[in-house]
Amino acid sequence: MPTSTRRARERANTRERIIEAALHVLETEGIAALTIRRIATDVEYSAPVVYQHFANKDALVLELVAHGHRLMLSEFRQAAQEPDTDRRMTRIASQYVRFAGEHPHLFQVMNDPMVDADERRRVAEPVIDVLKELLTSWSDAHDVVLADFDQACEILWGTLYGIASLSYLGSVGNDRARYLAEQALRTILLGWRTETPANGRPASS
Amino acid sequence: MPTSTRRARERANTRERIIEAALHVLETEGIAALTIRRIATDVEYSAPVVYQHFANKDALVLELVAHGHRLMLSEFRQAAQEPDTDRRMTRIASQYVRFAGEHPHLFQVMNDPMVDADERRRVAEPVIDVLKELLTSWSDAHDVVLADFDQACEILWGTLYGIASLSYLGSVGNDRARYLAEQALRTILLGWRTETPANGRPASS
DNA sequence: TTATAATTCCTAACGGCGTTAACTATGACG
DNA sequence: CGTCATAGTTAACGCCGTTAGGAATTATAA
Repeated sequence: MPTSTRRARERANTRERIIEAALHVLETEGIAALTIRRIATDVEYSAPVVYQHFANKDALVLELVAHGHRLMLSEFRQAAQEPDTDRRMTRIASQYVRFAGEHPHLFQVMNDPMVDADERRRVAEPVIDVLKELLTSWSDAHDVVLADFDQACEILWGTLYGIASLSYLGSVGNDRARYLAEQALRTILLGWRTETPANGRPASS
Repeated sequence: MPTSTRRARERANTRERIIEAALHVLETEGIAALTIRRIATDVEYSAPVVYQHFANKDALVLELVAHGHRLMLSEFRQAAQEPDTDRRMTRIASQYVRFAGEHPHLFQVMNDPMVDADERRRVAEPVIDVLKELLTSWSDAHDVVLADFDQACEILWGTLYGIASLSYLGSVGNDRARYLAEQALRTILLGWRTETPANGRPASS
């Protein structure tokens, strides 16, 4: 076994430790404490070492954003196991807001305008895909034909973010925001069912 | 006329010039360029002078946030002149998103988690009050009795913010976001009309 | 084994940030 | 005219992200 593989393994390991340290600082002390020097201290290195693993701070933060979306994705998948299509939607809404409440600083960087818009869209894609799947199965279950599916998804996604923001910006408590999100989702879905030209369930069913 | 009043007037004047300079830097070059030294240079003073008018940078930024909400309020009042109650609501939605698109950096600081939550809520109150008035007149016009009025307002406010954020975070263009906001509002209002126990218009009308 | 090459890691430093201290003028008031 | 407050300055402190340069360690080749 060549030593180069071990070296690469060690490199990858330190890189991972840096990410974990950064994540820990962010979640426990907030974005203001997330400095290169602080992270380096926590992994027992000097600051410049960080730059052997990340081009700059933004690149490191992007890793945290990606991690946050993976975490959110796993919680979404869990909530998506709810069999009832309607409850599944409200549970996703509740889960989204809960995530923002349980990981406020992570949620903050996940939606920080400072991180590149393209990158943010890229890492958020899998989570949005889950939302798309859920909306698809919901509309199928209710024989609702959405005029514009992507538009409907964007509305849901934006609404969830907005109501979660009410919580993490301090306008309302997280419990209330969860309830708001559920109600908002219910109302929107009801609206979509209503505006569909009242076609009674087709004969095939 | 004592000289002290002139001095006070001069003080107030430079204070105002500082705010205007800060606003100009923010709107034209973004939040990264908004530094004390830069603002001081623009008003042709040295940096410490700023601290004779504001306790710290946060206090100055708060003035910008307040200004932003005043501006938004005036645009809201304008949109609120629309006579049709339903169109009035969608116009508010569209106007909110348009504001975010036309003043992206201002919109950013207005919803910056770094500014104190209480202060932010305080300066945003008048704008939300307009939304409340509009929702009241809408529900009156349609004989809709909202189960929880404040909750309905919070949902609308959160939804508007969320969809506007889709635009300023780069997920969708501003034109599309405006359309999304209108559609979202229409759908929510339709949902509220629908879920109201279908009481035909009472005899009094 | 030893000379050479590569890699790792550190200290020191740069420029910029928010902010404060200490000092110098300038203009008002007894 | 002397005194005193006030406005304004420069210099500095301790942070920040980031880079340069060198020392020490480790791998490779003769």
